[in-house]
Amino acid sequence: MPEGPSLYILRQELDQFAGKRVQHISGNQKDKRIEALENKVVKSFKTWGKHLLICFDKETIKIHLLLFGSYLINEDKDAKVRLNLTFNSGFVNFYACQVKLLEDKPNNIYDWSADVMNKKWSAAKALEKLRAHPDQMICDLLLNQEIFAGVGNIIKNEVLFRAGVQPESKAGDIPDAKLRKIIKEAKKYAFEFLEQKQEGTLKKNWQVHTKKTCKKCKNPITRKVTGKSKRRSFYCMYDQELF
DNA sequence: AGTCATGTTGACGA
DNA sequence: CTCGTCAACATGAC
Repeated sequence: MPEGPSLYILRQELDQFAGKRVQHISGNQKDKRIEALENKVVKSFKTWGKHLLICFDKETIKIHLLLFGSYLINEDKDAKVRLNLTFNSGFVNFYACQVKLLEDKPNNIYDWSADVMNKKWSAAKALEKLRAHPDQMICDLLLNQEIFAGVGNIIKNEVLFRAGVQPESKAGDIPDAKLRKIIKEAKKYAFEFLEQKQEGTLKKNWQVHTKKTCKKCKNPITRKVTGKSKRRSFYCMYDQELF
């Protein structure tokens, strides 16, 4: 489920309930302040990276699907519902996710320019942030949500393949043109991911993630747990340069 | 059937 | 106190 584009789809699906009053709230989440939002109107649904924001007039519920989270709209399944919102016109169930009430307005919490899926995404700011961490590996920086909110492990691997950069390269050693390429591809591939997920062709289109053979040179793909983030990286040792 | 993974937080120890 | 490490969470796909 949970990379930025999947949240983008979730928000699109929920937009049918924007402006609608929540008739009933249930689920096994514990915060009574969330139950107290019953009978209030959802003003809008937003996302920031992998966060889903359910915005009321004053309060905002944040949902993070983490690794195993899921949701169903107008449908039930045999699993514990963490949070259910029921409207006159339908309902949504969230499972195995993190649910929190934000302590402040989203605008005071989130830097929209860090979200690769957001209209306010700023490539220039991303470049500044990368330059501020010259000693860190690019595989870790791509997963840093303050820099690339919404980018997850799949996007990380696909972006580095497209940019031709080995995941363990230190940001400070990567030429400027390559850094710009990585930033450009992060946004570009996130939207390709979105389209392919909607078409049901996402996995089919992976160039390197979980692949055994390089699409370009036919040599074996290297699989290695990399960086502080200790996530698996897939890369081609011939087509991705180590800086 | 068992293994693994699109993620993050918080506890613990050095 | 800060840093690094790692368990915990909990489910579907192969």
